[in-house]
Amino acid sequence: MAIVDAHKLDLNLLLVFEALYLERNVTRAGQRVGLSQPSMSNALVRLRAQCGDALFVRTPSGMEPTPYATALSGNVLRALDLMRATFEQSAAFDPATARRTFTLLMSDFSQFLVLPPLMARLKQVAPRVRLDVSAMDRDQYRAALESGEADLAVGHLQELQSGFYQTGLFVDQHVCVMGRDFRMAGDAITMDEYLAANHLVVTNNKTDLQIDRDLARQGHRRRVALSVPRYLVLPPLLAQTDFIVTVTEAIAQAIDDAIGVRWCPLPFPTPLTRIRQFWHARYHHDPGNSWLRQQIAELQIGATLRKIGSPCPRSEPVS
DNA sequence: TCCTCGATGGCAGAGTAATC
DNA sequence: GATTACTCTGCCATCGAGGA
Repeated sequence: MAIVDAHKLDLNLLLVFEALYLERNVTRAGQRVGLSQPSMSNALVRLRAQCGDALFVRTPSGMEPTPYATALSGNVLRALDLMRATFEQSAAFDPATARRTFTLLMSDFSQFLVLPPLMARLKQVAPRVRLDVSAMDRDQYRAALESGEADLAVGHLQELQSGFYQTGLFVDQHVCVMGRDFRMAGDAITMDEYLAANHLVVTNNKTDLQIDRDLARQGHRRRVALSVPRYLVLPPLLAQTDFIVTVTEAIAQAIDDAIGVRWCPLPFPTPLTRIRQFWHARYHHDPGNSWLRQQIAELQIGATLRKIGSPCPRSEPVS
């Protein structure tokens, strides 16, 4: 048995192998791949020479595979199926039948807002499509999108503002959410009350860092009592403390819905949070990626959020 | 003996590398 | 870029083995 040289292997011969394995007849196998019987026979000769094995031998019941051909058959047939699926996938994307897995990069804030309506939509229109949401650090997003490790990134990702295609999804503004034990004089928090409060900070939210810088420029400094990496822990903490936390309105509304809290505008202006989806140029014309982007763009996310643009926002390459 | 079906020889066309 | 020689592949016609 010869060792098959992959560089010299004619991949068309794998189709010949597959047809012979399935038909057990040279003439019918030829019809299956569009060759005449002599051409099929000739192809079998070449295949035998490359494999160093007869592969199929004539018997009263047809062309039976040798033990070596039987051993090869599983991997060869799987490889051909994989190739067909690969090229069918790149040629078109049918959400109703697609089995593709998309990898998304999202903060837990974006997951909180986007995943519930997105999964409800996928369940209806693309039941076999799977999403993997990566937990990698934000400073790794750029490399993951460039390498193809991830399909899309969603969020307020200023580090991806250049070099990627993007569409805006919605904008949100920051508000102040008060813990149940927090006391203030009026309905809206004053600057003095804000600075005197015990602050709860989500370190994953880079806007918090911006707020600290803005306050410092005005000669102020807030008192951070606790910093946490994720939003998940906010509701139980706010339910039992007098902490206040600065988050977007959508998060405030969600916390209010969960445990019932007060929230109000900040006593100073902050920039709007613009949630966008980002993708690399390599996926710009990919039918599957394009379809997923459209699904996300069409989502109705949160009652308090302002949608950006039309249901199908125009993508913008940014250099 | 006949029929079926894989194998083989000869030929043509297409593709590729080498040469000018 | 054009020409030439070589290689590869497929087709037609035919052969030959094996089964009924």
